[in-house]
Amino acid sequence: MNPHNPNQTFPSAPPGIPFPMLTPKQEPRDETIQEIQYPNLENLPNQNLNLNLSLNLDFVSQALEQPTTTTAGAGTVDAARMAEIFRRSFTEGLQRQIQNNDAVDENPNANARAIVPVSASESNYNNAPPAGEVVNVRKHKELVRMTDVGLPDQRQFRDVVRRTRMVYDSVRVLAMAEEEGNFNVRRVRSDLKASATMRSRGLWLNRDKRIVGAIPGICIGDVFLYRMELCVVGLHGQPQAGIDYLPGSMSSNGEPIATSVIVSGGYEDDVDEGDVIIYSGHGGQDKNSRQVFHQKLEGGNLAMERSMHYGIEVRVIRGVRYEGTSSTSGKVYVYDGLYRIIECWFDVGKSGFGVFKFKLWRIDGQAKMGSLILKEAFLLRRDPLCYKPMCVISLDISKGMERVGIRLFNDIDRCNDPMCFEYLPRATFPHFVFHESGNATGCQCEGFCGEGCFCFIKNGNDFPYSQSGLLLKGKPVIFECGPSCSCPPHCRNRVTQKGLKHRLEVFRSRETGWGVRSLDLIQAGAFICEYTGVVLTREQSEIMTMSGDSLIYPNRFSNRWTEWGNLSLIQDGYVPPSYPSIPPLDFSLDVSRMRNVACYISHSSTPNVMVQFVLYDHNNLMFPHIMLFAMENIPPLREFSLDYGVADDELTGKLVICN
DNA sequence: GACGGTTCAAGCGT
DNA sequence: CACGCTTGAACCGT
Repeated sequence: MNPHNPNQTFPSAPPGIPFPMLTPKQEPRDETIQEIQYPNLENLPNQNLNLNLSLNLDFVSQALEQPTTTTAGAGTVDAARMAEIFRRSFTEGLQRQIQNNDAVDENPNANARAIVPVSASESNYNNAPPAGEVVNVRKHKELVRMTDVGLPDQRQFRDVVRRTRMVYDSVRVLAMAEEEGNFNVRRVRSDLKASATMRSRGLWLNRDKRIVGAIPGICIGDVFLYRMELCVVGLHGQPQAGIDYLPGSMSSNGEPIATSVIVSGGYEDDVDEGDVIIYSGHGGQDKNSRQVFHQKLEGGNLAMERSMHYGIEVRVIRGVRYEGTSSTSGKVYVYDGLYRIIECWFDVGKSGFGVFKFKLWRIDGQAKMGSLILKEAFLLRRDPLCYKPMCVISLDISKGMERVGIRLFNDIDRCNDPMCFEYLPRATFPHFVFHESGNATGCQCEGFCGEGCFCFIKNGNDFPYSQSGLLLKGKPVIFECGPSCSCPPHCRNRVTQKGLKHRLEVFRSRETGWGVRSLDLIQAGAFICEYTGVVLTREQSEIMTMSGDSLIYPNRFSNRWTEWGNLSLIQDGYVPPSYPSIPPLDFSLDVSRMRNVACYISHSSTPNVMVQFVLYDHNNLMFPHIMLFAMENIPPLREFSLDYGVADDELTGKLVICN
């Protein structure tokens, strides 16, 4: 539990699993039929621009010494010509700037002029416009680098980013839910719809300034399910293109500057070794992503070269295949931190066409790469004992009581406390709860629950979950279909009662004592687990408190559900639906003897997990189940955190409960 | 089901 | 302002 870490906690994911070496396929070239089309070199400008371009011609010739040269056939490549192509591409880019009357500055310190450092207080990052106002729809041109972001600001930024992503997800999931009835119509792209809605409301982040370097509030390892989401938070501004940059026409010295790149393996000549990337420039491809032309040093390619020249770092986002993402095409985007471009050359790609290549080095001293953590989690899912098997105390502390096993992992000390408790997969309520709640009334639906369903009406004429089981809107309490309903077990209104879906792990951490994380990526809005224990009435609680046992008070959890699915920023005059008020909860959970995985979750005031009360097996509003949902996409192996609603100085007491 | 092709996208730079 | 470009995503057919 670390209340001073705004970014939740970065659990120490197991180190030492080597990053897979993704070497390019070494296919033998057929040198005799290689045909290379050259751009027309006749119109090369003859005047010597004499710009001292700091062209490193060494790597040009190095590239040319590769076995791309052939000795036979019509397409003989010679080094001089390739160098000429390179030089030509380069001068074209510069000439364009000269025509624009932009000064070409050769002082590498121009970096200092091109980029204005901005401190957190100067940024108007926090000023969300009032609902309905359309503002700042286009990107701004000023290039800045965020500096001196203090801890309170970081926490603030993190919160703004989290809320923004929550709105994005809410709108997206609701858009998807609206479309569910239409089978004949082509489905609306919910990812695009959500971003468009937010853009028209001025809810995209970081559009007043173009940020080079880290984006405040976004941590290395954060996972995004859609390209558009990257645009919404300002991490990468291009919906499709891989290089985002400030165009020369807008920069202060007339030169384009790259800000971020997405590495997703779309170019055959890319090489990704984790800390070192050989990134291909863009262009030269046909509609089927085949390389059919030479690339030119313009647009993003030129921006990359200029960024290298000035030593300006770029953000790297990796597109990674991820099995099991329900709604997406099986790809997620992970922010992997800042890289420096250290080399740039013009090479002949596998296709035989000229390709710009950029060598990127990851800057030292950053948090562990998100894509590496994804890889490790993948290996752990495949073989739970593949890393430090001696530290795996148990493969399932629930001893088969949950649908999936819960690992217990400790590579810090010899403590194995979680083994000493009886595992309780569901909260146990006093018997009177079931009797005093009147007749448990269920719905009469057959096959599936639809509009007329009684449970649907009880939830305020809403289904609480999307078709894929994501929480749509936080409510004081949610009514799931239960044992007295006639609908089948696979009914969409039965989510939490089915129990755990993700492979969780209780792990030992130096910062938080025990913590909980998942081996799976958990989507925002997904159910995680119940917070169980033995339910005690107030009278029983008072007695137990005197005997010094560990009690959890459900009414203390902060009401984060109010934020989830709240569309007040999107819909003009949006009023949160008026829910039937529920009486203040007056019970406690005794976790001193029987507990489940939930009580090892750490506290944070910027949590990634929230509480939603749910009823299904009885109708007593005073005693709902305490269900935990993901408030954001939680990457694998990142520690869960929950706002216990305690002041920081009470934390020591909270730690006692969890340890 | 895994693919590859097709279609419809959206923002941005020019 | 319209157009062209782009390492998307859903859908359809094989």
